[in-house]
Amino acid sequence: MASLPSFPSTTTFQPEPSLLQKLSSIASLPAQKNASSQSISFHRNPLTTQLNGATEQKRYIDFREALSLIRRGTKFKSQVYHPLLQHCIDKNSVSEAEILHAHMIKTGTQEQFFLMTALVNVYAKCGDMKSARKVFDNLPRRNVIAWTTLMSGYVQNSRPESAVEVYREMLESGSLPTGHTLGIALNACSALNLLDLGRQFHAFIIKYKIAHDPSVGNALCTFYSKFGCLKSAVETFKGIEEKNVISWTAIITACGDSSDAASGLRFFIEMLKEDVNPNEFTFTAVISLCSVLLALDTGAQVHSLAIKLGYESNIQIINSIMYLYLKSGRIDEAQNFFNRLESVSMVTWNAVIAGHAQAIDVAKDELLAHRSGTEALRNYFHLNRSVLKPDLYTLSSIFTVCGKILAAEQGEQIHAHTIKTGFLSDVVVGTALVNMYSKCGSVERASKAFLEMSTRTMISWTAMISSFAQHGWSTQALQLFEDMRLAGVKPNQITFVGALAACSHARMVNEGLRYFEMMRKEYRIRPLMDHYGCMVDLYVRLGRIDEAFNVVKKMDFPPNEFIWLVLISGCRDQGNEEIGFHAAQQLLKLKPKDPQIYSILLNYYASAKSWEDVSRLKELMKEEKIGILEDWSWISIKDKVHSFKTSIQRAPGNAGTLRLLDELLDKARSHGYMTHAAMEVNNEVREEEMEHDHYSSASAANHSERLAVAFGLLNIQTDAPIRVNKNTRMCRDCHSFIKIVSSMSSREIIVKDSWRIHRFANGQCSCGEFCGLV
DNA sequence: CTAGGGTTAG
Repeated sequence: MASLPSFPSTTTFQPEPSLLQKLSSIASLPAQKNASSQSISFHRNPLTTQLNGATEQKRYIDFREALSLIRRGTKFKSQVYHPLLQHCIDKNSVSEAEILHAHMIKTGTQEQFFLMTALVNVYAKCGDMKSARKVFDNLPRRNVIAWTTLMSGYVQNSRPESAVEVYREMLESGSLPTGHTLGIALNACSALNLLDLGRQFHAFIIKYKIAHDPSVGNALCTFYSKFGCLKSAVETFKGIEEKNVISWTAIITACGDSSDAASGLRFFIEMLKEDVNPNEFTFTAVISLCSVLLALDTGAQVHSLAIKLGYESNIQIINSIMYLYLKSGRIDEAQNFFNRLESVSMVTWNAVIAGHAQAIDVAKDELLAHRSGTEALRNYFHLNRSVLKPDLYTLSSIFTVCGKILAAEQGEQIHAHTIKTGFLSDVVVGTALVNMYSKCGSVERASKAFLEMSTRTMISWTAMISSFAQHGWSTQALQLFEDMRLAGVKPNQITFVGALAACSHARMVNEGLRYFEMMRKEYRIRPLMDHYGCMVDLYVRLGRIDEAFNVVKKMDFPPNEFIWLVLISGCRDQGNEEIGFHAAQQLLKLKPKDPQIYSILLNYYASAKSWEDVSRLKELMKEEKIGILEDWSWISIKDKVHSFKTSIQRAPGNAGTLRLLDELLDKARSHGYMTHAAMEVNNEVREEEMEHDHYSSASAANHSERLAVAFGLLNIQTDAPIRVNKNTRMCRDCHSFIKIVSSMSSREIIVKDSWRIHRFANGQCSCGEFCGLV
């Protein structure tokens, strides 16, 4: 989802001590032998004991042993069939089911009603609803169980409307539903997004007072949470008389779906206190809550509990724990889990790719972030060459990745290969594509992708509005905002960030105020950090620093670093030292350990010629042992990444690039380009500033992005844009310089710095003449 | 001896 400007906020979950105690006391129990339900039912089963099979592998051999008997036409006792049928479900094998089916017919077993019902189930579970229906239609009689089996098959095979139809048939034939039937019916309603029909089933459930029955209550609980009513889900859960592990898993999942992951964890604790053993479903759900909360420690404890309970090699659990580690930025640990997997499924690939996409956001610096993104791409191409193929989850993740790391070439390539798959008609994939083009600097392609979408959600509209706003197409952004409202789609807080950003970019103060009020009054959205940020930005762009500061004073929570930075930038332009120095102090208080903040503040104080502050900051840096942030830029050309660092710029291999850079600088000067230092600092203090050379604008000529841009000019074909990534914020000098370079060379230059994207063309930048550069 | 409720990825 696009947010603009990006004011990240993360909440971390702090587990209560009692929780940890409970978890660790359970985790320290002696390890149990594998407790998966499969092996238990296996040992109880007469045939499996008889055929001496204990693992998946051996059961497969069992089926082959049975095959010879089948060929001889030996008549089986009915209980012999059940493990064989189960085998077909486990292997998802229609062909083996057909062999059994033929054998049943040959030996006259099809007269056995229960077995044929089981066969309906087998075909349904293997995805062959045609055969399932055929067997059902040939049943000698029909009871509610048979009807329910058929309904369940349709729901599981994404045909909920047929399930509802079967329910009607059942009533007409005179059978009455049981709790199981109603549970499936409710699932069908969720899948069809039919709240009203669900309510009818609900009324039925109330009338017969069966919500306390776990098979009804569990389904009802899930039904409510799918329709966004966690409260009712919790009430239903509380009313279930004999809560089983499924009930607990249902309520934990419901909390996660309703973005109340912390409550989900509390239910998990309660479940442990009630001595209900979680199973593999519960563990995957709980670990996924931990990834939402970025609670790695808690997740690791839950995982160790899972291991104690015998789920060490459960693939689903490993998938979710791997995702948690990736999302927490612990790539090496995640890799270890990946290596331990025996078989890799689509879920695994998608967890790996989505996990790396998340790791980009938590990476300590831009270079690590870029590495995660590259790793996601590597996995994507690996998957593409394997027997499995990317699906809609993979695609939405990979487009997100391309946008985050400015991998426009790969993104376009993947887009082109995806067109024929039909996945682009998925609304999430389409929205991801809009975001990708937007973040890669092409608002035109983003807009094209948006128009090509067959359906749009509020998130799609928001992505496009934010995209227009980000690129300075304010009129289009606001027009689209109005179109969205006309289409009856309700904007959320992020949509308003887009609208307000458009206003601030175009310096439309009345419009900005109007949307701010509309958001509060009409949509009852409480202004958040980003909304205030836009308003501050708006006044700052107009040079009305006092009013910008008034916005800050009116906020009912402390401003973040982005707001102070915008204010400082404006104060630098307006020479407002009273507010500027105050903002600088607040910024330092807020981020006392951030090396980039120091270099920005040193730059600011130097521009204001406040040398005492400069010395004070440098002392502070020594005391706090804060180093100088390494300034990197990189550019990828044909899958190869070329990186540049300010301090090693004079490396011998760069001679040609450096020559071009010198030429450009000379030419720019003749076009009137001047460093800000040259404009602001008079000759007497100039020398003193040189002493602070590393932080000041005086050294901007060496900044890494200039070298990367020059390298791009030499090595990228003339009709393609030059895309540069940078790990810190651009300074004003480089911003002005690249603007001029874009017009001198008639090239489009896109620079993604650690704050936002700048698209330079014809001597202009998409961020506007002002963009919080200090 | 036949059905069911819960799971991971965007």
